[in-house]
Amino acid sequence: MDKNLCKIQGGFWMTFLDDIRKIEDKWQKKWKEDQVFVGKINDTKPKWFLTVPYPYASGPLHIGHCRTYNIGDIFARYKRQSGYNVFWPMAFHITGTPVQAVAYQIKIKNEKIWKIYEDYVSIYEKDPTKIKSIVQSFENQENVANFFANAIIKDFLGMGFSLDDTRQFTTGDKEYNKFIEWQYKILNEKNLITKGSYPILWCVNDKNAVGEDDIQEGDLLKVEVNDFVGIKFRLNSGTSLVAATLRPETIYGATNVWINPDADYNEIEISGEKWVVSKEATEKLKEQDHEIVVIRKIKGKEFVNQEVTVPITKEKIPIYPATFVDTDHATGVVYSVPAHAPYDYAALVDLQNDEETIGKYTLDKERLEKIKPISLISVKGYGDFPAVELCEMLGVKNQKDKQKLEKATQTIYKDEFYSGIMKDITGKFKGLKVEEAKDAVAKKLKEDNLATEVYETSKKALCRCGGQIIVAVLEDQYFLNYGDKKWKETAFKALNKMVITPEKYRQAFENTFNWLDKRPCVRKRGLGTEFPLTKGEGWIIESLSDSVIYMAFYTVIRTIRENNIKPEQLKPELFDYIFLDKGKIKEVSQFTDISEEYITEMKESFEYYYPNDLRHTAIAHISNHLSFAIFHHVAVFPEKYWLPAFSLNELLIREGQKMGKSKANVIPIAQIPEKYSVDLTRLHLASIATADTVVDWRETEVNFALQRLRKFWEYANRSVDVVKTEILNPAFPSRIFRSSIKTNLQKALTAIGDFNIRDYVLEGFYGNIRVIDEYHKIAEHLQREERETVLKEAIEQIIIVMAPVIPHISEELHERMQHEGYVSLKQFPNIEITEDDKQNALQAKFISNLLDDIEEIVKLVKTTPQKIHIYINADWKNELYRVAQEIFEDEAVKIGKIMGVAKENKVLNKYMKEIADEAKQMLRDPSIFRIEMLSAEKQKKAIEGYKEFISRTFVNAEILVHVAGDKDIYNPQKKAQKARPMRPALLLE
RNA sequence: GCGGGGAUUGCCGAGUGGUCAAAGGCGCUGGACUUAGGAUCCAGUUCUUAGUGAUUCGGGAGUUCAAAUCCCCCUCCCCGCACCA
Repeated sequence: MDKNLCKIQGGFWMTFLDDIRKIEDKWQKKWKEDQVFVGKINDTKPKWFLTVPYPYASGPLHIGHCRTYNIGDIFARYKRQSGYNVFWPMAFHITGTPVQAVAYQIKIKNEKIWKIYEDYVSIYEKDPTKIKSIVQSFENQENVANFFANAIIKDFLGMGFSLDDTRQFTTGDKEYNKFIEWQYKILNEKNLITKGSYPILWCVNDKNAVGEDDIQEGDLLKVEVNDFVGIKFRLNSGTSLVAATLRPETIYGATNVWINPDADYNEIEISGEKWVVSKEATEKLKEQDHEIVVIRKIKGKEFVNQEVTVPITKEKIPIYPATFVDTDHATGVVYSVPAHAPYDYAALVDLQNDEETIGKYTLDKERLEKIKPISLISVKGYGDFPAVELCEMLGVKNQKDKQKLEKATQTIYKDEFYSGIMKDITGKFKGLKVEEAKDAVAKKLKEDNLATEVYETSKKALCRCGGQIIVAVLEDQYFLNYGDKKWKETAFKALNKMVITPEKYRQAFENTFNWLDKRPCVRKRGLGTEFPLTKGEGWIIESLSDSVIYMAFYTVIRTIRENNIKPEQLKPELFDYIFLDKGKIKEVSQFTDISEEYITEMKESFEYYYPNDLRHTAIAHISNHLSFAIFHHVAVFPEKYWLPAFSLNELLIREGQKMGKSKANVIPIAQIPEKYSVDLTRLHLASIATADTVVDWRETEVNFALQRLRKFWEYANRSVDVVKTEILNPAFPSRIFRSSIKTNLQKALTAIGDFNIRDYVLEGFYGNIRVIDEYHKIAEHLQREERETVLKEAIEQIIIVMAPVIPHISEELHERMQHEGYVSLKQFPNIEITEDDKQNALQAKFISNLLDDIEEIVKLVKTTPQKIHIYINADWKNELYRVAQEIFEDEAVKIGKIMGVAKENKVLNKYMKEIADEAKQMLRDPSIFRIEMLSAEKQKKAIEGYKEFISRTFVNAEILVHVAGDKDIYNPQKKAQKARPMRPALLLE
C-alpha cells in the first residue's frame, strides 16, 4: 500500500527486524509473567505515580497517540531506573456521546460507519469471517467499549509500555459511577454547582439536544448558537412586531420595518404581551422557554403600511414588504437600517423603484421617497453610510444579489464592530465603541422590557434523523461555576506551584483559567453517571468531569475488584474516609458492610500513591481536561494531594499531513510492531523532535533510525562474548573515548531529568554511536584486548542508560551479556564528570579542529604532503590570552589596555613587540576571549597521542611537532610565529 | 477580533548573547567497497581562500566589543475561543 514501506520490509536487514520482533515478544511475556510493572506498595523506595490520560475506547489508537504514551513510558522507565517505585496504571474512557453514537450508527446501518468499523476491527481480527458479526455486535454500546478497551490495552502492552494493567476500569463501570457521584456530592456541598437557563442546539424531531455528530454534515457546517435581540416595535393596537437583530445598537438608525408580505405570521400571547412573529418563530420560541398562545394567524401583508414606534427614539416608522425576509430565521421580522446594513439598503432602493409593489400595497409614495439612511456609527475608512458605499463598490444589483450582500454584510459587521464609534444621535451611548455599545444597548432595551433574547442557529441544519435543528433553552440547567472567585483563586494557587513542561504552555493554562466561567455540567445525551441532584430525570453528568480526579480511583479499584465489593457499598462516606480522612473506620465499615481490612488497604494505597506526581498528555487538553483537573483537585482534595506536575507534547502528522480517517494515512498502533518493530518506533518517536514541536513521521527518516539501531545491535553483539581485561594504562584514544561516552551519557541523563527526551536520545544513543564509530577508526592500531574491553564497558553502560527508549533490545543484550535481572529495573550508573574528562574533551576537540585544518590545506594545495609540521604556540601566548580574557571580564578589550597590562607582566614583558601584532589579531575576533585553552604541553601531548592516526589519515605523512620559541626548530616559512593557543600553525611539505 | 505559539541554510529540524557558516537527519553530487545493494564508509552541498575573508537565520530599524539569539515596528503561518471528547 505504501511504496516507502517496502524499503523497510524488503531490505537485507529483514533478519534483524525479524530477530528483534521475536525479542520484543519474548520480553513482553516475561515482564507480564513476573509482574514487573505492577504497582506494589514499597516503603523502601520513594513512589512515583504517573498518569497519561486514559484513551477514549470508541476506536483504535494510532501512532499519534503512541507518541504521547511513548513519552509517558520513557518517563516511567527513567524514574524506575532512577530508584523510584513507579506506578503507572491505565483505564478507559467511554462516557459521553462517541461510544453511544457508534452503537447508534451501527444499529441504523449507516454504511460509512459500518465500513470504517469493519476496517477498525480487521486491524485486530485476522479471521475475515468474524468481522461482520463483531461489528454487528456494536449495536450494543458496551461491546464497542469492551472491544476497543481490550484492543488498546493490547496495543499498549505490545509497545512495551511499562503499565500496570491490573487496575483497568472504564468510566461506565458502576463502581466508577459511585466515585463520580461522590465527586459531585463534594462539589455541591461546596456550592460550586449553580443553576440557570442555557441555550443549546436541539432537534425538533427527537426533542433532544444535539451535538456535532448528530447534525448532518455537522463537522463541516459547524453550527453555533447565535444570540439575537428581539426588539419590540409597538403597533398602535398595542401589539408588538418583534424584529430580531444581531446589532441592537443600530436601533438609532431604524427607518422602517420589513415584513415578508406573503408569509405566515402569528399574533401570539406571551408573558402577558401580544407579539407578532413568523409561524416558524412561534415554534422556536416555544422551545426557548416561553409559554405561548397563538391568538390568530395572519399574512405578513396585513401589516404593510401600518406604523410602529421605535423603542428608545420613539420615532414612528412604516412597515414595508420585502421578499428577502426569511420567516425561518429568528423572528421573521426585521427592522431596516439602510445606512449600515447592505440588505436593508438594497431592499429600500428596490422598493423605491418598484412601482408595481408600491401600487399593489398602495404605499405612500411620498413617504417612501423621503426615507433616507440614518447614520449612527462613524468608522474609519468609510463615510456616513458604509452600507451604501459597499453596495456601490461591489455592484450590488438588488436584494436578491445574495452573494455580494452577504460579503458586504460581513465586512461591515467586522469593521464597525471592532473600529466603529457611536455618533451623537445615539444619546447616552455616543462615543462608545460599537463593541461595547452593542451590549449596552441590548441591556438597556431588556431592562426597559423593550427587547428579549431570541436564539437562532448560525446556519440552517438538519439532524441525522431529518428533523430541523433549532435552538432550545433549557431551564434550570446545572453548571459548574468555574467563575467562582475563591475556586479560581485556589486553582491559580495550585497552578503557580506546579511544574508545567515545556514551561511555555503555562500561559495557556492561565488564559484558560481566566476565561473559564460557568459550564453546563449535565446533559441528556450520552453515557455517564446519573446526575445525583435530579435522580430519575435522565440527566447525565457531562463526561469531562469523568476525567479530572479519577487518578485517585486507580489507587482503590483493585481492592474493590479483588474482594468483590459491590457498587452499592461504595457510599460517599467510604470515599470521604479514604480520600479525605473523614469519619471513623468502624462506622464506615458498618455502614458500607466492607471489612475494615479492605477499607484500610484502600486508604493506605491512596495515601501511599497520591498525589499523581506527573500527568503527561497532548497539548489539546490544556483548555479542558487538564485545567479542570486542577480545579477539581483543589475543590475536592487537601493541598498535599494537588497535582504537582504536567508535561505536554504536540501532535504528530505524517509526511506533512494530518492523519485522518478520510485520508487513509493513519498508522494504527496495532500495526506498528510488524510494520516497523517496537523499539525502532519508540526510538524514532523519541528523537525526531522536541515535545513542543509537531512531529512529522516520514518513512525515509525512520529508515535512518533503523540503520542506527541495527548498527548498535551489531556493535553490542560483537561485545557479548568479550571477556573484559584490566587496562592499566589506556592509550590516548581510549581515554578520550571513555570520557566522551561518559560525557554523553551524563548529558543524556541530565536531559531526560529535564523532560528533554530528544536530547537524551541524541546524546545517549546517536551521539554515542558516533563516538564508537570514531573509536573504531582511531584505535585500529591499539591492542585488541584494550579496544574490546573499552568498547564493551561503553556498550554495557549505553544499554542501561538507553533502556527506557529501547527496552526490548536492552533486555536482550543485558541477558546475552550474562547480567542478572531485568535491565528495566537496573539503576542508572552514577556518572561523574571529572576535570580529566573535561580536559580530554577539550583535547579531542583540539585534535578534531587540527585535523580539519590540515585537511583544508591539503585540499587547497591539491598535493599529498610528505611531511606535516605542526607548530604549537609558545606558552607566553597562553598567558597573553589568559590576561586578555581577564580584562575582558570587566570591560571591552583595547590594544592599549593589553599592552599596558603586558608591560607589568613578568612573562609577557619580554615579548612586547610580538604582543602588539598579536593583540591586533585578537581584536578582530572578540570571541577568542571566551575560548578554553590547553597549555602548550597538553596540546603537544594530544598530538603525540594521535600521531599514528593523523599520519594514517594523510597517507602516512610524517608528523613533526614543534613548539614555537624552542631553539633551533625547523621553521623555514616563519609559520611558528603564527601559532595561537588551540590553533597550531601548519606547514605541509 | 482576542489569546497563545511560530518563521533558521534545497527540505525537516536543533540552536536563545561569543569557536555559529549554524547539530542531526533527509535530499542531491562525487568517490570507495561490492555479483548487486535502497546497506556501509569517505568527501562535498552560499561565495571566496594555505587553514582567510565576505554575506546569511521572514522584512526593517536598533542595543552590544560581539546578535539566529536582546529591544521596537511590520508581514506571513499555525492553534484555541466552551458544552466537543
